[in-house]
Amino acid sequence: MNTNDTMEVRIREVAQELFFRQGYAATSTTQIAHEVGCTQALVHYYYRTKENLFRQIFLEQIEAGLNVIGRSLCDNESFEDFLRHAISMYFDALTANPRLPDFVMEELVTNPERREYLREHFVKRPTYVLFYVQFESIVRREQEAGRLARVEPFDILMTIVALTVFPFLTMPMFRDMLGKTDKQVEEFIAHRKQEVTRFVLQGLKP
Amino acid sequence: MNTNDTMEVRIREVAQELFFRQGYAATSTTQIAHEVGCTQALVHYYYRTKENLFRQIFLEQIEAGLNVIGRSLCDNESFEDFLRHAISMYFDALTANPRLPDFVMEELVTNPERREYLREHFVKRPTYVLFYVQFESIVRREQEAGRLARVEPFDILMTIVALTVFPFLTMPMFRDMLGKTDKQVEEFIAHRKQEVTRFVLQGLKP
DNA sequence: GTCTATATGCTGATAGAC
DNA sequence: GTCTATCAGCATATAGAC
Repeated sequence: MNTNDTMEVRIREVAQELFFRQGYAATSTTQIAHEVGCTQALVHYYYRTKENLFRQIFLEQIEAGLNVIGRSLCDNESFEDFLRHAISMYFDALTANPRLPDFVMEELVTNPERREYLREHFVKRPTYVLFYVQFESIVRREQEAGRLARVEPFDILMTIVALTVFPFLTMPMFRDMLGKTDKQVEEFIAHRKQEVTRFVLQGLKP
Repeated sequence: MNTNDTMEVRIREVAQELFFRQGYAATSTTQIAHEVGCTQALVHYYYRTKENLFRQIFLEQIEAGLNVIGRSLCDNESFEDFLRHAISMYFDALTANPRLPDFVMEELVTNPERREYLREHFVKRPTYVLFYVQFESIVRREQEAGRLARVEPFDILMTIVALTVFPFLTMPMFRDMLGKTDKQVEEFIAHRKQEVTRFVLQGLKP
């Protein structure tokens, strides 16, 4: 939230923070304007509607998230190294943007139209279809070679994503309800990264 | 949503369904009344405030969810059987109430006061403190005996919960964005139950 | 580009008739 | 117990001055 930014940018930054924290429905353009230090009319001047402002932020975040997954697939190493590398990348990306999972999940779950929109604009993209096809063929190859348990590729993916995303999803509860400091949360995440890696590798042994 | 129920009950049932689907902020007492087929005044007659109506539903659901976890701990079997049994129970409980994880998480994440409230009224209860102490001692005992990998008890818990809850959290996306039918989702959940069990057991081998 | 002013509608909540 | 009527407040969005 750099004060040197243009109003247009500052509004988007503040809006993102509020949408992340409170969700779409609980955030008003009035509140956004107030935190920016401008009038509510200005928010609508730049983004016309609240939904429109939201959508820009939402898509940008989804894009960034999917890019991380896309970039995690490199074939030029052993499968074990790939897994280590991928899990590490996911943890690092989420550490840099810890609220992303909550934000995306909440808005996707409560709003069917957003799912439909995403289906059209992302899921069908060749990039992501290709990603899965490649991943699948690598898994099959490893299984043929007897280096990997006979598990469905989709299961592997879901297991990794679940274990990676979950600590970030539950971070606020972990902090407030179990009374942890920010530093303790940070340490726990680092610890989890190691443990998830160990667990996945062990769980995928033939 | 039995039509023979009293209005008081029907309002709570409809409210629950709407809170589950849309979240607290996006649901209005007017909408609840409309779906019940009564006036909005009646909703306030029985529950006084929207927050109050919500809280009753919320606490009831949390209580039910925690009870499942509490009941999953029985010491009179092998640890492997306990794990199988617990994971099976969690999957079954969530299958009967698939929206619970989304609902609880979303409302806890976006509302710090609810976390504070839960901390006071649930986390501190002897039942749950005791649960964890017992679980911990069982884990340590198994580790001493060399039957279990040297993993922190909390990690085991988090891994199981993450893997169990995640398919239910992402069910709407799985269905709409990957274009799955309800039947396919159901089959996938059943499949996941097996796979998670296998994975956890394998991952916890010494 | 940023403001003030305002339209219009919906919200949660209450008062009072029946 | 259920309704109608109504309140104040805040929401999104727009028009128009500067």
